[in-house]
Amino acid sequence: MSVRHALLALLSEGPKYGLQLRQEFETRTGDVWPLNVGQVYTTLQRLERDGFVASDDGDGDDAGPQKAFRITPDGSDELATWLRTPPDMTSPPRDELVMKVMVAIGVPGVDVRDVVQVHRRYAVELMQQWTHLKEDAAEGDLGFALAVDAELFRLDGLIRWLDAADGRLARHALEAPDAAGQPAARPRVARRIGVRR
Amino acid sequence: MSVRHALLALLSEGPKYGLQLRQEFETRTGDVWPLNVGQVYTTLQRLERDGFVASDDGDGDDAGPQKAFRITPDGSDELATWLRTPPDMTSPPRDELVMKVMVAIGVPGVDVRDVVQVHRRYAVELMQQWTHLKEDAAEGDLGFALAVDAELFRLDGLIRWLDAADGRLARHALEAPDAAGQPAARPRVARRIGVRR
DNA sequence: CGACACATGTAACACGTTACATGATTTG
DNA sequence: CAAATCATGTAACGTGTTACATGTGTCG
Repeated sequence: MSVRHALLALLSEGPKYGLQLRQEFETRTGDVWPLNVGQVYTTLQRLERDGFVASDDGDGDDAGPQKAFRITPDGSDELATWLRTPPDMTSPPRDELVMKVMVAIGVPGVDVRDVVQVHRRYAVELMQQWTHLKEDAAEGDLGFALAVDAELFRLDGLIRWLDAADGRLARHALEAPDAAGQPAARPRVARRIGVRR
Repeated sequence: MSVRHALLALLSEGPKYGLQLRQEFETRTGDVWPLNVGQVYTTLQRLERDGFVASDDGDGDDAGPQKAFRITPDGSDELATWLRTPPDMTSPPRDELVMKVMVAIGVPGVDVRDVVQVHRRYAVELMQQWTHLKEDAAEGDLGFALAVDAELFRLDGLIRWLDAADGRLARHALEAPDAAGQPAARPRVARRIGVRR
């Protein structure tokens, strides 16, 4: 649901064609998020099918081989709604790293805290690299700056979580030296977050 | 690539059948990440096709309608590798919220900083709700504690990014009061991170 | 028996990725 | 002209979601 609306946003500035959309998307995001072309075309097809964009149907006896798309009023509405609607977070995203640590807890022959440390080192290394890239970068590139900031904050949060998890695991190992620590069969009630929208 | 390996991890503790895997996955993650059953079966099929699990082919004249799966040596290797291999982060994940702010910058009739504030309020509200849930929760539930921690750190990072982005946007508006702020056609070189693996 | 939960699947779709095929235009 | 680049697609696959179909076992 992400690229779809990003394309709508780019089209809201005026008609564009396929490759141009890919190119502008990557420029906007500081060339940090590559976007494959195939997806652009299939997404445009679905957007057209849903009435959010319309195409010039190219080759109108003039102009090049480019097929321009423009946003429709329905598309503008959809875009405006998307921009001010927070993503659904009734249940948090399944982060791969978090999941890895959680399921590793039960795997025989694996020390979970080792797993935590391996990933912590990796995250620290990544943060350093992004920081260097950021320092070397041009000043005025807003998209790049925002993208790198996002990654740095994300990695920082990840590292903090890994540290907190390590602490919990240490305490947990003390409280239940073996015992496999079953939490006494809590009633299985799905935990959800509800937010006024 | 997430659920696939999580199922392998659960199977490494012993043979299990479909619904049981779903149930244990949700228990392990504190009932915070629902997992739909259909995916369990299709994923198990692919795992079997790839030689990572083998099935008892159920209905062996005894036992119930349950079809037990067990992990193979290949599956154990795959699992061990996955647990100590950090996810590929050569290009950071396309976060929906980050993307929303970036593309909103060019959309006519939309104040980007409004968009930022809308999402900031939402994130704060979510943090409060998760914090309450955490306080009310049982002590010994490690999976739930880890999952909630992860979400809290993630939201915290998101909020910090939104604040940083708001600052950047404010400064940017001053430097280029209008001007559409093109950063002077930087050479398009894809920015990548390379990490020793 | 009939209703309900348990258990296993399948179908259809959205989205994302990689790879390939096909023209048109530019350029050496 | 030949090769490279631009531009538009399509095919196959993985992953995830929702919804439906089909048995089986238990319990009132």
